[in-house]
Amino acid sequence: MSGKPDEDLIYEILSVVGEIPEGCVATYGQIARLIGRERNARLVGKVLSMADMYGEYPCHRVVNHAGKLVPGWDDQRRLLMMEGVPMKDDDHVDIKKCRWEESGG
DNA sequence: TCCATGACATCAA
DNA sequence: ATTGATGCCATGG
Repeated sequence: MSGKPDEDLIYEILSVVGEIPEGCVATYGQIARLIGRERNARLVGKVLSMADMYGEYPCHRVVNHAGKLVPGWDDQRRLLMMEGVPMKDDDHVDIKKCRWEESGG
C-alpha cells in the first residue's frame, strides 16, 4: 500500500474526482477537504495537472472557489457545456447551481 | 535549511 | 472585476 507519499495523495484525489457526478463541479478546497487535506487545495490542482497520465478522470469538473475554469484550457468549457453545466461566463461556471453536494444535504 | 513555484482560499481596498 | 497581501503546504533546486 504505502508507496511514495505523493502516490497516496494522487490516489485519493483522483478517487474523489472520479466520484464527481455528471453535470456537477467541485472546487479544489472541496476535494482537498474530502481527502482530509483541506490545506492542500493547491496539491489537488498540481495532481490534476498530471492526472491525465494516471488515467482518464473528469478533471474538467474541477474549478476554483469562484467557479473559474482552468487557465489555458479551452476544452474544459466545451466539456462542461455538453454535460449541462450552467455557465456564467466563457470562463466561469454557475457554481452556485452546479456545485457537487457530496454531503447530500 | 532557505528560496521559489503553484489548475488555491480568503480578506481588504 | 482587478490588484495586493497573507495563509497554507508539497515539490524541486
